[in-house]
Amino acid sequence: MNTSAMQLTLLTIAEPNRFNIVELLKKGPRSVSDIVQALNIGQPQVSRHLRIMSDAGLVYVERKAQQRIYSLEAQPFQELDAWFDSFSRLWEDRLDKLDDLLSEIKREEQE
Amino acid sequence: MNTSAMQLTLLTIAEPNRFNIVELLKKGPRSVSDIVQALNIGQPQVSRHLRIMSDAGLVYVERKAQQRIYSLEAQPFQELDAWFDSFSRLWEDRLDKLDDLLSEIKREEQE
DNA sequence: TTAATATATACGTTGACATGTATATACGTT
DNA sequence: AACGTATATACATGTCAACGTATATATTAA
Repeated sequence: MNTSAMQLTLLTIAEPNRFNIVELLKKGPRSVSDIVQALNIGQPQVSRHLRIMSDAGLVYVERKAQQRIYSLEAQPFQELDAWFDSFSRLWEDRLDKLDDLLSEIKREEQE
Repeated sequence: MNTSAMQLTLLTIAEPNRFNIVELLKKGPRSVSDIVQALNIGQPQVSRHLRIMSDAGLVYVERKAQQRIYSLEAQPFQELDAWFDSFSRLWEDRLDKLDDLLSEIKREEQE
């Protein structure tokens, strides 16, 4: 599990505007001006955020005349998805412990 | 889906030291001095990071004499887990499109 | 070539946050 | 009570990153 790549992804999408860009791009590819319109931030800021996301490997670009169409890269999100899956032990273990506790109580009642 | 809560969680665990604290606490509860030893940062810094994580609802504390034992809260990680699951469409759709493409090619070959 | 549209970059300013040092608080032991 | 250990907080400092404004680059159209 490549934690430093995940940290970069986390750091990148933790910024509120970029988080919103991710939410938007999840619905499908969008041009810069699409994003400017959808979220309420200036064009240079959007370009800058997209640059940062691109550097982090979270998006890729396609040219269409003067427009740049941005899409989400799947891999980094898959990685984080897998990482968060590994947390499931956190709550499953608790349920197991609860089960153990309940069994123990039952046993005590029967004695 | 509570995006503002998720953003807070992301922002909190994106910081490298706190990310490492999460990785450590995933293995089980730890005292402050445990964490100080495991990661290589000063005690006040660890306390401060734990304070921030606590404010964000990511950890809870139990007292044991002078020690404070920190554990991960399950819920915020469950939320992010669910959110990242929603990205699966991202790559599944692509596979679907690939399937479509392959079917089309086959059809063309048969004509 | 000139103009128009779409996007990217440069730069100065500002605010937020992480760090280190010092100190306060909490709890236990003698 | 006095001391030691464990943890939390206060404060000054430095760094980084986001923002706004201005401008550069790219692409198409006239």
